[in-house]
Amino acid sequence: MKRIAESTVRRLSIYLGFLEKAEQRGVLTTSSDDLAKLGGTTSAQVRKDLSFFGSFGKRGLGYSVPELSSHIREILGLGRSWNVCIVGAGKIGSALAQYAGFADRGFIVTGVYDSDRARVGSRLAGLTVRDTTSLEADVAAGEYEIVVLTVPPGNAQDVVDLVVGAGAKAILSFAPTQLTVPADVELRTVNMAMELEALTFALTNRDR
Amino acid sequence: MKRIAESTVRRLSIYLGFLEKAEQRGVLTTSSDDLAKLGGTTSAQVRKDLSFFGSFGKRGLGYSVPELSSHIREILGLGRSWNVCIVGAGKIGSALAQYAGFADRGFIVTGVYDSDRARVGSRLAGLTVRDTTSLEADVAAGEYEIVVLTVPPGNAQDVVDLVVGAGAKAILSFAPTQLTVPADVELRTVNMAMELEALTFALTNRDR
DNA sequence: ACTAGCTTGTGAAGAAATTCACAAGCTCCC
DNA sequence: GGGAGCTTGTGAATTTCTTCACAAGCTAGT
Repeated sequence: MKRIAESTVRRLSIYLGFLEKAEQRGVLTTSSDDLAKLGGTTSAQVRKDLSFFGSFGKRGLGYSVPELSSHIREILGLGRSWNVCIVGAGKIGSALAQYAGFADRGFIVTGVYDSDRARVGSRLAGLTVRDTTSLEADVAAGEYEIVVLTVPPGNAQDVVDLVVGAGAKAILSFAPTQLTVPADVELRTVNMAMELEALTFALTNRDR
Repeated sequence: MKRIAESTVRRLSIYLGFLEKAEQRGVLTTSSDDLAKLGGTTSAQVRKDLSFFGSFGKRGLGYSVPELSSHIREILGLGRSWNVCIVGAGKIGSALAQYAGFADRGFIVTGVYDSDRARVGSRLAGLTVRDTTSLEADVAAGEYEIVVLTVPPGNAQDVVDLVVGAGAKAILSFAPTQLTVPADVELRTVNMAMELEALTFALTNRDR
């Protein structure tokens, strides 16, 4: 199968968001044009994105909302639930642990870790914060499919190396630092300063 | 001037991160190859990225770390400080308000808003949480250059419309919903579910 | 059963981003 | 002063992504 562009995957997530909203409202049918308008793209792009994975519509009619929704969920790997652990029980880690939006899409936080003795043992979102020293064994035991990192930038690479060594294959980092992982590990980084910088760049270079 | 690709801006942020680290360590000189290796790209890409804005290196020698660093800061609009307000003093909003990483790059949180009476008036990161009813006037008065949104998805578009109406030109949203703004307003959205979905997509479609 | 009116799916064209490859230019050393 | 050894800056080639444009296919109405 052809390599799928990252931008395609991002758009699929966006389409899915609309489909789920439409589903709740009881809408039965939609078109590539609807999805395009809502998602800020073109209908050709929508159809091309979907065409990489199959053909889900009916010509002349459009797409069945529940069908397409279910197909995209399957494509994105949301046909099952995923166990997530959060490493770093600071401000952002705590906020994420309590964030309800994850569960909606099948992401279940089943572990929270911190290396600060003061936090270990405390309760967070129905879980007891564990010591980071037990993280390696828990990852190796296959307790989690995804590791979310909310540790200070100085520790981030160490934690990455630890969990990768234990067999982790997917990491989402909120640490504002560039991390390296082997090629067979998926890493995504959310860097808030970087997002703000994209804004200031645009503001500063607005009219060129 | 030619339109600059978003990917170029993102890479400039990454280069800047390394340059600042190098600066702290007292490194005086670097090369496109160094920057490429650290940032996971190629030296040609680094040079091409920089070439859009000028020519900052010396052939045979490389780049002066402090010089290049300062040039990139200028390009990204970081040569000044920016006033930021946070709308939504929930878990994520509070975490961001207290996040030190912003100040390092010249982003100063000078206002926090919430529409929940219970939160209005409380203290957060040295600021008093204000009522969202005063947000429109404060934005119109030019108090903020950037609005950060950490409100529930249902309210996000309303707040966007409000601040855009008041003249806001740059918005960073953490609400997991697609938002629309006029063409002259910069909007970026950080959607954590979407990041996780990119991971599960990769995990699910790993070996095709 | 046929026509009118949609919307999909997809090769082909076009645009954009990345990589290649090399001349230009700087420094050091003899 | 001139050659050796680097690294930059940048057109050109290549690859990747998006848009175009239209045949294929479905439905409803007559």
